[in-house]
Amino acid sequence: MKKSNTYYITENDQPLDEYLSFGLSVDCIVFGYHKGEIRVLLVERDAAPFKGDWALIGDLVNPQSDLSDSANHVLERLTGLKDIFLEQFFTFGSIRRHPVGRVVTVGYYSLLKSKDYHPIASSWAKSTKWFSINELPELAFDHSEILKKGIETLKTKVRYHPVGFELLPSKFTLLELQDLYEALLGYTFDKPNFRKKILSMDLLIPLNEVQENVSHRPAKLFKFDEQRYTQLRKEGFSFEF
Amino acid sequence: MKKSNTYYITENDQPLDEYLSFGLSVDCIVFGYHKGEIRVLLVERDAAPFKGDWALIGDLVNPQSDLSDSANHVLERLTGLKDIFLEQFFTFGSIRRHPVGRVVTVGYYSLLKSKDYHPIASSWAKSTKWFSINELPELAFDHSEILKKGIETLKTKVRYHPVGFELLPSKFTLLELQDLYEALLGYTFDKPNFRKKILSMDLLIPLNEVQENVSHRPAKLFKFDEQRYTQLRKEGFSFEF
DNA sequence: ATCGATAGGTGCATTTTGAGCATAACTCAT
DNA sequence: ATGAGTTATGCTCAAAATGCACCTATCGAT
Repeated sequence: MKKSNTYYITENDQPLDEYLSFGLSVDCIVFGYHKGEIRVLLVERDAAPFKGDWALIGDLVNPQSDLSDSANHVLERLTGLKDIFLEQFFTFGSIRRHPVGRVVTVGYYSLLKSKDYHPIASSWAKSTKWFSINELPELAFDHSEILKKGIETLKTKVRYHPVGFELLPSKFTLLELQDLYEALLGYTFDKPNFRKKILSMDLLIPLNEVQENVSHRPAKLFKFDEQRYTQLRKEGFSFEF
Repeated sequence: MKKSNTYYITENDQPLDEYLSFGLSVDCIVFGYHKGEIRVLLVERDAAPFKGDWALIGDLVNPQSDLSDSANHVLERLTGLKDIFLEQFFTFGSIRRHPVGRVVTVGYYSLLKSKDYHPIASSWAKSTKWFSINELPELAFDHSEILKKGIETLKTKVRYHPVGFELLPSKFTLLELQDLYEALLGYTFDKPNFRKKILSMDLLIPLNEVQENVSHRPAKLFKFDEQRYTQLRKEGFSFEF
């Protein structure tokens, strides 16, 4: 990457290199839901600093990697979880938030059905564990603050954005979708009406596939119609629950 | 700031300093509203790169400054505007988004009544100008993309946060409010029903004042009840349009 | 005093939405 | 074939939002 010291530094006469001295990291909040409870996947640190403490799934970003790719790479490296949809929610940039230098961190979150995923600790992660968001330990760095902001964001955002769809497995049943929304919003829906409302939004593509290996009538599978959603948004449609 | 090379670099054996080589910048989108039109304040660059092009109000962050403070500093340095509330909305981190090196930028936006503020270009800004969001020039760097995302964010947010009131003068008529919402949301409302809905929210304080110097029946003036809004939010009220 | 223009408001018919309940259809295990 | 367990769908009734017609108020201009 070209570095030109002729670039206009506006505030004072410091050389450009003084300005290119930030560290960048990503921190992923992996939300899981299971039996009506929202949980968070944390990792136990096996390296200094904060060795032995619980932390979010995060690490420094390699200067050769795209920011948006890094979150997925870090998640896979530490837990083995692949192809998880991650959404950026906030960037934390206090001066002294990281002991090693000036490190700015970008927060991401994802949401998944925890029983379908089996994280395996690797790299500097000694172990992983799901914690109920009501019984959280003290976290390394400023991760408690980051997590708090992430939880807030998720709970407000879920009412107005179809995060629920985007974060489910690509093929899902309507009841799975309903369970997710009930877990997130904290109240239940009438099944026929939930179905009616969701389908009338015209955001789901019915697949010619059904559940397999279930000991009852298999449910039809659907997928989220991303294109249709962006289309409808342009026309002024607003998702609401 | 302490820099320790004993810090655990997880991916490979590169020294820590290789990871502390990012630049960080902020870019501010200043939205204004005037006569039924939503506008954005842009600055003309008087320095390389992109000299002569229009750009968002942004600059590199000094490694000794807090991220959240920097946005305000930059806004004041380039335009003279002080004490503007800025809200962070997204962080852009593509590898090649900045010609000078790996610079990650954090996007902020603010809302203000454009006729009440008088920006004055300084530092590397040659001039400032309000642009209608429907007639935007091509911008420097990836600022067009940033602005697009910011406009999207504003348009989404306006549905469930009373941000609109910040764009209006502190005393406004109901029709001015309606015009603003129509501009932001892109469709029209029925006048009687708009009034009914907004007044039933109980968020406006009617003033004992009316419009002046109009050649027709003067409209009553209202102001937004900030206290009442924070009160209602605590009770679980959610603003919706 | 009257008119044009725009603000402020009432009332009602119509449409849309949501809650609750009932029931049909389908699949597997026995 | 039957019944348990689910999925899938239909219906009613009430409440809320919408669309529209129409009436009145207050200003400046003539």
